[in-house]
Amino acid sequence: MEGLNERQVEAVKSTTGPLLVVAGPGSGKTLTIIRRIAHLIHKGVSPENILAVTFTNRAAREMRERLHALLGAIAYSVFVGTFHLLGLRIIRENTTNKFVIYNREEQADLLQPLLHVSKAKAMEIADKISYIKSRATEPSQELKEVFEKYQTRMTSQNALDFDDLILKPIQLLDNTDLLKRYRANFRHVIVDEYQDINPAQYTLLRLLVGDNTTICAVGDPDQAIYAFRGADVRSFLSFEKDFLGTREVILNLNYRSSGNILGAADRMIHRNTHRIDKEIFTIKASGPLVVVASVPDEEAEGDFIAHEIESRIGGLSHYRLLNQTNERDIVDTPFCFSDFAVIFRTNNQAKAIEERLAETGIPCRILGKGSSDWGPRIYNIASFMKQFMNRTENRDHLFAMNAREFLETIGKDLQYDVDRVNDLAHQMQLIFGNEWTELVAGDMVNELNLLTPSDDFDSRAEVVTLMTLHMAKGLEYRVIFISGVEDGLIPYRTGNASESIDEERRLFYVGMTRAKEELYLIYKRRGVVYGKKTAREPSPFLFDIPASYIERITLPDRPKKLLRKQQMKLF
DNA sequence: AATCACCGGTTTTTT
DNA sequence: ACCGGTGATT
Repeated sequence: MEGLNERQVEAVKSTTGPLLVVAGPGSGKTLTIIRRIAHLIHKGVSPENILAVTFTNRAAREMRERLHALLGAIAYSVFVGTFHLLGLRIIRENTTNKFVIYNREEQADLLQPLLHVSKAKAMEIADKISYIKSRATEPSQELKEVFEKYQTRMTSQNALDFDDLILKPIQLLDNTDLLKRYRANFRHVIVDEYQDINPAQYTLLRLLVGDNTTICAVGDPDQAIYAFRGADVRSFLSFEKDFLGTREVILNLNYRSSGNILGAADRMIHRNTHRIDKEIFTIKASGPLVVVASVPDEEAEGDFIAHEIESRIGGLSHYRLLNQTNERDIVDTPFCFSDFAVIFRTNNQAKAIEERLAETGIPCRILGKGSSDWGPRIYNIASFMKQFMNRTENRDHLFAMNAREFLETIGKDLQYDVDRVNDLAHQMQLIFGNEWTELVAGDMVNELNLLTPSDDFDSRAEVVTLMTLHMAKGLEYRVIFISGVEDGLIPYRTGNASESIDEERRLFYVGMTRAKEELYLIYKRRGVVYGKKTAREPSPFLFDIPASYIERITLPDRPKKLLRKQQMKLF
């Protein structure tokens, strides 16, 4: 129990009944899960009897790596994977039929000729179908016909979509013997990011958890930001009713953010209704105030960010230089570009910022849509595979390889890092069992749709990262700039009904709590919306942060030359 | 096969 | 304002 705080120890040791761990941002959530698994194994639990599920490949991989670092090879016997990987394994173990897995694009390709609509429209409908399936509900009257056509088509093509990887196992487990087998196997179940579970996944989980299963759910309802794609935070909130005899542990000690940042975020999120009320504390010193900056327009915003980054690069912490304080917790290491991230609500905000940074000579990259296969390295195995397959002379050769040879080829050809190839091998093992090396590569190619996360990126790259608030979840940076903290953007408003202020507030909370040392909240007084220049108001969420946490900076309207001067005056 | 004018849409996105 | 897709023209 070394290096764990009291609450974490409690979460690690409570292995008898159901356990709900409410884990605030930066509270050592993953550490706690890893140590819980290690604890179970030390107590004599066989690693095969442990199931740890996450929602993203990124999270699963991090967990596998850390578990391996702690336990060595035995870690590979624990099932650590996404819900979809688990579903795939259950399907694999219980059906002999061949099938392919369609991604969103392939779903849209199937829908398009069926409906005679544009690709974009088909994608939209694919999203809707996915939403219906993930909520495990019936399609509405208007969608019913389309939905049924789609299902028929998928069946005839022996295709499963991502949601089927959850729904199909639910059907399969409607079999007492089979259910017994799985329950006997997965005796200890841990679910990470439980606030993001959707009803279909919840149903699968309920099936797997029997009377003798210990279930441990870890998450933070304040970071539930995926309702729009079917996640339902109510599963988290009703956990204690769902699993009788639940013990609840709150991890509220934050190891990430300095005091002012955490205080500001905490007070802000307290305005939400229907919360599990928890106070959070940081072990760090109060640090610099949160900077709330009012800037005239888009260009000024980019320039401001560029300037703030520039002034820290190659020097000591700006805060220390200016204030000559000696707070122990303010890390006394020079900044590098990868210490900074700029985050925003919508992707279209990225371009303007990127331009201004590039102009100042600050290297940056935009994370998200399509960025995974940028650059000299190919990050996406699926796209690599497709290219490889298209070189016809390789095709037969590749199909005939066994799995091990196949992965080795990718090692070489992709200059993939060894860790990644090993991890991929491990995932194969999770799906196919220990005989996976005997498999022929041709059989694995669709599984690969599942194993290729778009969130796969090199975090060590020496650049400033630009991304959406959604993408930022689970990451941390020394300095965070949140751009466009404006009404209409944060919270985002479309005018149609489905929007939730609470969810938008949580999104802002996620953004704020990414910062370790410094946080900038920037709003423009004038912005461009659908090509029209309009006056903008600061986000109403800013008014929920007590003034004592904030330092306000106002950059005047042009001329731009005043910018820097004015800024200096303010310090 | 490539080019271009037009049109519609314009939030977030993992698997 | 601008992007991406579409369908017509070269």
